[in-house]
Amino acid sequence: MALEHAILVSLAERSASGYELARRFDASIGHFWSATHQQIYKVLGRMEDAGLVAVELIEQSGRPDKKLYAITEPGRTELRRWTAEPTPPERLRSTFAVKLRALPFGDRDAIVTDVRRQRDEHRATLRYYEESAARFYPDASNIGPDDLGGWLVLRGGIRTEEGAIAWCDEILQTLGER
Amino acid sequence: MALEHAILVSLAERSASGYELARRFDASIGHFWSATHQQIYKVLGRMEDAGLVAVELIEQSGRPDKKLYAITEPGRTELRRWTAEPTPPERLRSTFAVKLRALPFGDRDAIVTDVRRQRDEHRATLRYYEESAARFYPDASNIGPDDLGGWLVLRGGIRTEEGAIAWCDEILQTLGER
DNA sequence: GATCTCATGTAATCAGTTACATGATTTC
DNA sequence: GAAATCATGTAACTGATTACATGAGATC
Repeated sequence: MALEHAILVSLAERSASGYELARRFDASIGHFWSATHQQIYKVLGRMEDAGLVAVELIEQSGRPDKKLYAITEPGRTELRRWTAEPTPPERLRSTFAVKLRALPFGDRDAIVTDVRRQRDEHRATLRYYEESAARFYPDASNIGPDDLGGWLVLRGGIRTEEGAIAWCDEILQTLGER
Repeated sequence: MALEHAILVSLAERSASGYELARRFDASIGHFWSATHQQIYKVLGRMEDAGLVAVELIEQSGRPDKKLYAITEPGRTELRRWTAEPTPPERLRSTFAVKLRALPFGDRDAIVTDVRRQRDEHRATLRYYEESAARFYPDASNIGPDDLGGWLVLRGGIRTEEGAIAWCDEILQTLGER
């Protein structure tokens, strides 16, 4: 289960409450591993029982107490152990590809419109990634060792979006539309 | 739920038993939408109740009777309706990206080994796609209308694998390994 | 004799989504 | 006055995986 490990990575980068984690999963980390707050709370509870994370209760007035989660030594050990495991083959699920394959049985005009919309979204995501890269890693030729992971993931995101846009262009060209 | 629609597409292409569908989901269709036989049998039952598919029972000796499923008129209508819906944004889940991000907290050598293994797998998949393209679509400049969907999906698969390989190369280069 | 293919499923469990719930504080 | 932010969760449900079960015929 990679959600646990995604949480461990995020907490290793910086301790956080469940709420803050949920917001991270709406943004940076969420671009390659999404999760809702309900799920995060559930898993955090399980991880606390397992001793992978520790909680510090921070009392607040006017709102529920905040639970600040931090990775523990066993958590770091588990994270390290997990990174040494070979990554199992990812089985991707692409609704878009299913729909494309349905082309001979579907509504061609609607699909073309959808491909254009899809391309627009990929363009927006690409722009966002490029801005993130410029903001967080201004000197791309000299990335510090602690930033290497984040940088390489961002590079992967940029490549993925560029590839998706090029694919959409090819589809539109093949279907004779611009 | 796209599994239902993936099954509808597959049955629109050619009627099949649950077993045959399961094998298709191990191969061609499964490259972009995976499913096990247990899941397929379950969903097929539900789809039959909903009238999207019809069953013809074929008696056999020495093995269980075969149930040959075919798409029905309501099934075709539903498939057509679904293709006209805008595709919801796909939230990807990449264990590999999580692991990369864990680089500063993990076992660097093991991760490098894993990236190389990952690259090998993508190379093998790419080779497989290219062979499929050569076998099923020998004249790439002239694809028939019924083959357009399958061809474009295959093109997407090839692009995805090429992109993944290039990303792996970049990672290895950045980490100073070949 | 062992393993693979054909052919169907059930049961238990785990992961993930959607809906519901509360309530103060800050911003528009 | 409405909506967003902070902060926690529970409950019901759906989707997907893993394990178990059966049994004949074909191939190694």
